[in-house]
Amino acid sequence: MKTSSLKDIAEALGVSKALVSLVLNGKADERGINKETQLKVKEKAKELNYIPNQYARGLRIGKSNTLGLIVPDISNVFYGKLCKAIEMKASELGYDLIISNSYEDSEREIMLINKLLSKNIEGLIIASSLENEKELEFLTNRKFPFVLIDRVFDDFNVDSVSVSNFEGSSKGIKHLKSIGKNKIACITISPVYISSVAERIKGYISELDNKEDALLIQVPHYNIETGIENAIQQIESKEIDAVFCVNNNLTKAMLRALNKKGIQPNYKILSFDDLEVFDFAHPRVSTIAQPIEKIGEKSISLLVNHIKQKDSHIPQKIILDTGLIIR
Amino acid sequence: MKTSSLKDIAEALGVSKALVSLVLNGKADERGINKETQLKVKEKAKELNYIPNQYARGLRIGKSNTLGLIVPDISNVFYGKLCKAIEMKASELGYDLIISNSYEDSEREIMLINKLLSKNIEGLIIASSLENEKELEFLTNRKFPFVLIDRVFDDFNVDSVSVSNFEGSSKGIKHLKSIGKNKIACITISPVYISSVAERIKGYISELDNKEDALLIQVPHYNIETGIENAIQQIESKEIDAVFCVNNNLTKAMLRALNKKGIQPNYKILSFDDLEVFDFAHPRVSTIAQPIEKIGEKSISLLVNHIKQKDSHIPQKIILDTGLIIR
DNA sequence: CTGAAAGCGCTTACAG
DNA sequence: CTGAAAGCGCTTACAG
Repeated sequence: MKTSSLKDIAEALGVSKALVSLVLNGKADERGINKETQLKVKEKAKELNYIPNQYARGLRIGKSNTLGLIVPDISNVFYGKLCKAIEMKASELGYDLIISNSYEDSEREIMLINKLLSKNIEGLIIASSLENEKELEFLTNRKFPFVLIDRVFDDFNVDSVSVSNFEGSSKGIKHLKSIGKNKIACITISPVYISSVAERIKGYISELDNKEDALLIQVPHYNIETGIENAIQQIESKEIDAVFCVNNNLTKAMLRALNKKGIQPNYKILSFDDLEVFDFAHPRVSTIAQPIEKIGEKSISLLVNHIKQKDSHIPQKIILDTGLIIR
Repeated sequence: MKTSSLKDIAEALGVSKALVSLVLNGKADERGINKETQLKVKEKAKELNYIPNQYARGLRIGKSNTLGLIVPDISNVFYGKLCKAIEMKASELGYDLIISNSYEDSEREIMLINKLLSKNIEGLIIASSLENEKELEFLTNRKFPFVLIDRVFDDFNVDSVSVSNFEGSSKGIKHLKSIGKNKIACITISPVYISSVAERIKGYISELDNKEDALLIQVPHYNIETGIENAIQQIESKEIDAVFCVNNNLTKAMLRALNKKGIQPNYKILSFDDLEVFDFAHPRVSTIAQPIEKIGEKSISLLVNHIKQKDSHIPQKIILDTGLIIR
C-alpha cells in the first residue's frame, strides 16, 4: 500500500513541495501562481491519488478542525439522536467529530478525554458520567474549550446545555394528579448523583402532597432487566396508581417486562424522554420530551464560540424546556 | 491553554528528549535506564500534565492504532448496537475507532473514506450505501485493509460479514404460510440495490406459490413516514393477510402509523431485524433477528487479521445465520 | 546508562 | 511567479 506525498507530486513535476502545497490548499491565486502550473499540479495529485497526511498537517498547523464527543452509550436512542444532531451541526461548521462511549465508567471517561486531547481536538462535548467536577478541572485549568450536555455540575462555571429536568418531571407529575392519580411511584436509575436523574427525582418529590408517600425504587444501570422485575413486584404489592420512570431505558425495560409476563398494569406509566417507539407501545405511556436537536445545536454553537473567543470567553449555562406528550 | 511537550520535561530535568520518550513509552528497562531517572521523568510528566501529541507520534511511527467505521445512520438502533459491538471489540484489541455516518449518501461516503484515510487509519469497516463496488476499487488497488459489513457486493473479492438475508426472509415467509397466511405483501425501502434489501426481497418472492401474487411496495428512505401511509392504503385496498417489512425502520414506521390512525390491522406483520422494543409493540410482530454482536466481532477480527497479514491476506466472506422470533 | 541527530510530511515566512 | 529552509513534536538507529 503506497501513499503519495507532496514530494512525489513535486518531483514528478519538477517543482517545489511548497508550490504544490499552495496549489492544493487553494492559496495559489492569492500568491499569483501560474494557472497552467496549478492545473498540472491538480492533475498530478489526482493521478497519484494524493491524500494529505493530516498528522503532518496537524503537527505543523497546530490545529485539527476536529471536535470530540463523549456520551455514555451511543446504542441508547437518546444519545444516538443527540450524536447525529451534533455531528450534523459540526460538519455544517466545518468540523469533524470523534464520538466515544464512556459506558457510564468514570475511569474510562477520563481515559477517553486524554485520548481525544492527544488527538489534538479543538474542543470537547461531554455527557459526563463523573460523580463531580473535580476530575474535569484540569480542562478548565488549561483553558481547554468544552461544554457539558445532558448531565451538568451546578457549581462548575463552564458552558453547559441541559433541560429543565426538575420542571419537566414536576409538570409530568402534575398531569398525573390532574387525571386522578395520587399514589405515584418513581423508578430511577442508579447512580442517582447524575444531575439529570437527581433533578427528575426532586421534581417528582416536590409534587407529592405528602412527602412520606414517596416511593423511590432504584434500578442499577448495569442490570436494568432484573432490577425492573423487582421494581414491578414492589409496585404490585402496594396500591400504586401511577409510575414515573426517569428515563427511556427504564420505561422500555418496564414495558418489556410487563409484556413478557402478560400483565396488564392497573397503573399509568409516565416516562422522561420521548421515543418514537412509544407511539406503538402497549400499554400507552405519556412522556416528557427533550428537544434533542436543540441540545445538539446549542452545544456546538457554544463550543465553537468558545474556541473562537479563546480567553475572553464567558461560560453560559443554557437550560431548555421540555414538552409533555399525553397518550 | 498550554500543553507540555517532551522537550519541556527534558529541559526541566536536564536530560534528553530521547530519554524521556523511552521512559514514557515503557522502553526504559530494556534500554537499562536508571530507575531513579525513570521515576523523576514520570513524576515530572504527571506534574506538567504531559499528553503525548499523537500527530507527531503518528507522523513519526507511520501508524495510528486507529480504525474507521462508516455506517448509514448511527441513530438507527441496529447500527447503534453494531457500532457498540465493534467499538468494544476494537478497544479490546487495542485499537481506537472513529465512527462516521454516511446518511445513505454515496458522495458523502467517499468523502468520509478519504477523510479517514488522511487521518492515517489502519483499516476500515464499511456498511456501504454505494450502488456498486467501483468506487471502492481505489482501496483494493492500494491494498488498504477494509471489510464490508451488512451490505456487500457479490462480485467484489474482499472481506465481508453479512447475514443470510435470502434464507432469513424465506424462513420468515414460510412461517407466515404455516400459520395460514397466503396473501403476503412486502414493504421495502428504496433504493433496492442495497444487497441486504435485494436479497430479502428475493427471499420473499421465492416463497410465493404464484410469483404474480407478489405485492412489492417501495418506500423511499428519505421519507418513510408518508411512504408508509401510502403503503398502508394500498394494503387495505387488497385482500392481504400478512405484511413483511424488510427492515426495522419500516416496521417501526408502520406500527406508528397504524397506532396513530387507531387501526387494528387484520393482517400479520413480519419484520426483518429484531429490536427490544418489539417486545411491547402493538400489534405484535414476528421478526427475523440478526446476530449483531457477532457481526461486530467477526468484522473486527477479519480486519485486524488483514492488517497484520498485509499482502498475504486472502479475503473471506462470512455469512451469519438469522433467527426467527415468533410473537 | 545517556545524548545528538535525522527524519516523518506538511506549511509558512522569507528571499529572490 | 517560484524555491530553499525551518520547524511542528515525536521516535529510533547510532554513537559513545
